Amino acid sequence: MNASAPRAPAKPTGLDCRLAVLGSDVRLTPHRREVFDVLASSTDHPTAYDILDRVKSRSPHISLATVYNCLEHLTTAGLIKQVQLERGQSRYCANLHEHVHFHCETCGKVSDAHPAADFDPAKFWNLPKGTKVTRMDIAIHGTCEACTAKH
Amino acid sequence: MNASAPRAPAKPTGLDCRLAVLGSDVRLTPHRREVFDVLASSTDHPTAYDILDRVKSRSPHISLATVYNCLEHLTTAGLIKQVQLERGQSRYCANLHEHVHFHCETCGKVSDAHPAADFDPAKFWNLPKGTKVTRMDIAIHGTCEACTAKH
DNA sequence: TTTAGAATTAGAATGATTCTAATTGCATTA
DNA sequence: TAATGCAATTAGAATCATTCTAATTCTAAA
Repeated sequence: MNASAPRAPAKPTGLDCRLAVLGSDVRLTPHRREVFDVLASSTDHPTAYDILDRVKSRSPHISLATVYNCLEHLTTAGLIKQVQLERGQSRYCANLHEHVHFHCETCGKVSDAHPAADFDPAKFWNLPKGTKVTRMDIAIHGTCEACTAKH
Repeated sequence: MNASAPRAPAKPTGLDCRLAVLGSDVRLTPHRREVFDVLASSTDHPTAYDILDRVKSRSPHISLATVYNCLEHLTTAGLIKQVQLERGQSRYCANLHEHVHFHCETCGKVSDAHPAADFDPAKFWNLPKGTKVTRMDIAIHGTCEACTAKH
């Protein structure tokens, strides 16, 4: 064991600002902020590669490993959500409002849909007594408005 | 181009029986039947490796490639469903009744939960007019009864 | 300033799945 | 019954997304 007590986490100063959200926090380093900003200004649920491409326009030397690292930290902190709609690449989303994902099987686009105000999902399924629910992932697959019209 | 017309698909004879379900069909070869039977008698949503293990007790020489191949054919035919609860291995399920998956984040077990009789999922989300829904994937994550009790 | 820990990086390693090419099996046609 | 041709099966290679590793750089507190 090391005799010295663990140092307290660094406090926000200059660029090293933090955001406390949902009881967790992250050091918002420049790269993490860029990744977050890219995601916050996207509505298309980009993959890690998509995010790499977009962040590169501001930070040409950022690596894929860093993008994955940033995404993990932001996800752990609850600032963004990882979305697994199908096997293969994960997608990411900065919309923290309760919502479901609509996936168009024709054009591949993913969009958010928001529930009606009175929707209480848990009560519709007969879960055994004592079950605790922490989150729900709802994905709706089909054909979007545009693709339906084109047909 | 080959001058001969394509041969009509083989008809059911002996082992080469088919099942027509949801407008599609599969040749139910011995391996496909074994994979299907394993799945139909499992409630734990096994992965491809799990299925390989179980089928091996009857067909010791079956390969992982064949298991994947069978799973793909059975999925395409609508006899089973692929379930993607998190990144990594896909799981498979032969329960074709409308249901949602409950995933215990403590013990990792996956179980089915069935909706209340009057549940009409589509009407709860404000999807753009013209959107066509073909299927919904609903995953509920949390702590199962047993793990909650142990705590 | 020094220093310890965290962030970043490139590239290797991993894990799950898909692809490829060769072989085998089965059912129709000769 | 034998020949034929497609589908099924196989082992192993290839691929893809992600995670890991080890080295380097950065940041902020001492």
